[in-house]
Amino acid sequence: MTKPPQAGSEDAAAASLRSIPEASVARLAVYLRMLGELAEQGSETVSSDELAAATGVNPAKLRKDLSYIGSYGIRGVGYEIAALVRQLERTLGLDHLQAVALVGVGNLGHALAGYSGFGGRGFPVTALFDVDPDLVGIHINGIIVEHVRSIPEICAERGVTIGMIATPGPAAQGVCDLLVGSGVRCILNFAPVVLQVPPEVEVRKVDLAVELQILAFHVARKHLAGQDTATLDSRVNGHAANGSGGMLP
Amino acid sequence: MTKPPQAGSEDAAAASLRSIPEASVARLAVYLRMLGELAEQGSETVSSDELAAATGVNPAKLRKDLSYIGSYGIRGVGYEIAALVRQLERTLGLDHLQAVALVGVGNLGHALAGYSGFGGRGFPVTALFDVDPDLVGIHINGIIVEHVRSIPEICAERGVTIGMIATPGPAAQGVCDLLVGSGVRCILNFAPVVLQVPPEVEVRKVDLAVELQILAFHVARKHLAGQDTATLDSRVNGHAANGSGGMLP
DNA sequence: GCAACTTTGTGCGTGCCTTCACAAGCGACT
DNA sequence: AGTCGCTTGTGAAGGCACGCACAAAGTTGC
Repeated sequence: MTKPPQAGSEDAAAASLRSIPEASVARLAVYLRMLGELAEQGSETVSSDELAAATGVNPAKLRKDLSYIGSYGIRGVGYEIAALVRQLERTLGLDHLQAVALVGVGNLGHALAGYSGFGGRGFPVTALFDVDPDLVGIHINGIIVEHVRSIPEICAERGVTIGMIATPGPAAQGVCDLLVGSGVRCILNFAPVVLQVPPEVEVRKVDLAVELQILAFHVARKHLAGQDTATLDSRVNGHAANGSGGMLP
Repeated sequence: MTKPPQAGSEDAAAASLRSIPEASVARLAVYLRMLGELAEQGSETVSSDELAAATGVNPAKLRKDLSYIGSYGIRGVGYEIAALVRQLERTLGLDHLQAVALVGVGNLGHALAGYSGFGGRGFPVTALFDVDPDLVGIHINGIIVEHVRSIPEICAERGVTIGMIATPGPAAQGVCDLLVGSGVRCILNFAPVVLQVPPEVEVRKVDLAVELQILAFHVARKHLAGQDTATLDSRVNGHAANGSGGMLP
């Protein structure tokens, strides 16, 4: 159905990589985590209904999402968890480690550097950078903080593929340029600015203040609505998770 | 155009509160921040083109977003920044402070508690909770960490409207139930679980591991694509920011 | 006071994503 | 071996959001 008529797809994974809707990719990551938990609990298979209920999505949507990466379900039974996990990991590029560089070891940056969920999930934080002389040289989780000016050499040396920017807003664009210049093509940006990047670079933004403001909007709406809350909600709702996840302090 | 035929809208703000697309709400918060910066630089007005360029969105989309909250632009001139900021703040519910409770003062929680961007933007962190006896009782930014079991009284007492959950995954649902039981109707969830809540409660999820996995997918895609990167990118791109923002460590 | 320019506000076409609903397929039970 | 029940995979429809392009409206200059 989504099979492109061109190119004699040499590989299921390769075929899947083209044209998976971005929204689906975000959910695939959520499915993957839930599948991991199910596997730990000893389950061998899951039905789309079970997995959908556990992850809070529509069962049909889940099946369509999984269909983008190929047919790994057994009709009448469900999905074999182990096989599905393996395929999801391949699709999401988790079959080889992705070295992550983190720039900005301040308040949030420190928390990110110490977050065990990254390394455990295939994202070893491999390099730390800052400009503050008091921070450069210290060790966090066994990694030494380097000066931002060393980004090019160190990123190249350690094969960094993903950059995280947790600097103050004004510094972010400069840092971003350095990362891009070092060959980093994917960036997770926590700074409250819109980064300018060449088209081949993918930027995702996590903006905590904006998240709170969105919630504040809903507070205001619920307040205004008064007792009519339920009616209004059922009209405006329809999504809650935006896809991002896993902070175990 | 978007004027609902029912209800004799008593108020512009009230009218705007119904049926603003969620995607627009997220962008309104971004516009608001950028307008704040422009105001600091001494600007009095902005055109939609300028503001759109600064925030990385399509000018038409920006105008449509702003049209949801009313007509505050002057044709031939642009938008008067001060008036627009005021109206945006009203719409987003920032005209009165929103007391925020933060549960889980571990790695990330600590960083969030110390993040100055919240209080400065109308979101004073008013209460901190944890279960760890080593943490209960300590002060962070002048706020004492209370035990999770005190959530009901303290939230009621301090008028908490927004809850942030930064606990380990397994603890999140229990904490969520406590918050909801205390009257909190909006929750920002950093724990890697899907929270079950009654329909009148709004949950937004920030999942850092998922963000990285989405980026990893793009790394894999770019790798697979080889030199064809540019072509592929222009086909698959179309959004980069997901709307969230403001971490100044 | 008029004309030309600038910028907003929005109707409309387009494409993506979601959701429903159902046929095809697989296992279990008899 | 056949039938029944369950679950996947997907065609098709609906809804939402995006972006274009243009008319309305206001300003500036003469």
